[in-house]
Amino acid sequence: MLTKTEENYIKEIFTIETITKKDVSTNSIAKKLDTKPSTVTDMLKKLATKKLLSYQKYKGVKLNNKGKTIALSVIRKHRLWETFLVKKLNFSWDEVHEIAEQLEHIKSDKLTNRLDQFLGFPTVDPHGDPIPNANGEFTKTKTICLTKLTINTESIFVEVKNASDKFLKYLSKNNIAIGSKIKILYIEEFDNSVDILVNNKQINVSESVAKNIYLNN
Amino acid sequence: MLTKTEENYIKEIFTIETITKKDVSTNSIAKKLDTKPSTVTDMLKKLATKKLLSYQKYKGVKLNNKGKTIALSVIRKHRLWETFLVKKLNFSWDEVHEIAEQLEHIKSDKLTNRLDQFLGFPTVDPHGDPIPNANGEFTKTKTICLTKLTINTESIFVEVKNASDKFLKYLSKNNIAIGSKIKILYIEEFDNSVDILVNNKQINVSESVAKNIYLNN
DNA sequence: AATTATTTTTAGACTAATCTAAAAATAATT
DNA sequence: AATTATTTTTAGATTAGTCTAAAAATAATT
Repeated sequence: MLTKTEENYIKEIFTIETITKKDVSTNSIAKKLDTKPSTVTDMLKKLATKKLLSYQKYKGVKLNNKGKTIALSVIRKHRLWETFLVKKLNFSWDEVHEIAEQLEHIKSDKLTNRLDQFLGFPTVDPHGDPIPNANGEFTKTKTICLTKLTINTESIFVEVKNASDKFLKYLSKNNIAIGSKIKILYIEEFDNSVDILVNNKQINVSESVAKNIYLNN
Repeated sequence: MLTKTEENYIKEIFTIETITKKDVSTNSIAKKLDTKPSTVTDMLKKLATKKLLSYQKYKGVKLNNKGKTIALSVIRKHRLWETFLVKKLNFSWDEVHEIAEQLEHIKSDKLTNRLDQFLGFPTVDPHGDPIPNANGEFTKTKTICLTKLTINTESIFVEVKNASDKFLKYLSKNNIAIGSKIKILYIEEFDNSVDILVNNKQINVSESVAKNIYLNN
């Protein structure tokens, strides 16, 4: 049985590994978990003896299958609870993370699976992140380009096609982030620019911007 | 901010205090929490310095108002989560305790109060125990033991005194649940066992069972 | 390639929660 | 009241998770 702390390390390593696709460094973990590298080293040794990851001095770590399974289970719980908080208890999607950080460590497979069922087996959480199923698999979510969305529908921004600095800067300047709920209002026939509602504010984005925004389908 | 362990001590002290109405002894706490008296002594000193209870060497402890408030908050969360598990996730009432032991330590007043609302502000949990409201008050309902009920009267089963796994299993095996209408038919003078009518079926329950069944008065 | 900078590990220490074993205080019983 | 039994506390250790400071390894830069 893993402690809460051990689960947090495993989860964080999984997340970093998924993004960087390289062995995970001690420092990167320390930064994310807001702890000291020496503390991380100690924990990595412990997790290695528990056979959840492979660790080589000075070379970083890599989760093995057992480690990945645990990471996915914690992530699954986190995202199911976030969904519960938003869908059933009417929390807004920006205030659920901290609570889900606590709830993700509740140990009961039966609870997790009943919650999943109660929520109707959702495949994405309120931020648009995929929810692994009971076997740790996510169903590849089909995404749709903003330019293809039906007028007046609302969806969650889940993916950027062009992740250039300039584009991401444009998005943050306009308060659009992965996870943002976007409602499409109107497509201007003259220049194919799009009127959207995001954070209760209406803005107009050009066709080249719209082409890079993908939403849940 | 209290740790999970500290909360468990406070909750247990509150429970013992409520039953015995005396200062709570080191040994009684140790037995309930399945730990050693020496460990309890250490914790009592700590909780005393945190001003949650008054502690006198060899004399036992007594919660102060701050301690009681914390105990009631934990109990409130425990009973709300049990209610959620039974009412919304279709758990049976004999399998919710362990999960609620974990959930009761989740820290978010907003979550607790939203959950309360989501459940329709219940006043009793699935075992018939009263749920303190957001201010730590419960609406005390008067109940009467099955052994004290007048022959041939009918009442609703609202509370169990002993919520042990074995007892709850016995009840569900015999189709007796919180909310069941029970009519008392006869008290056997020889062994004080009781003939009751429940779900239109007559059964006989032993004195020790009857003593743990409480009904509306 | 040598030097400098950065990253990672080691060594030693601290807090929370626990234990065992022994000592001290209190309660019960001759 | 003296003795015995029980309860409680103290003293000293242990494990998990953390820290600081110094040493060692690796990476970057002259």
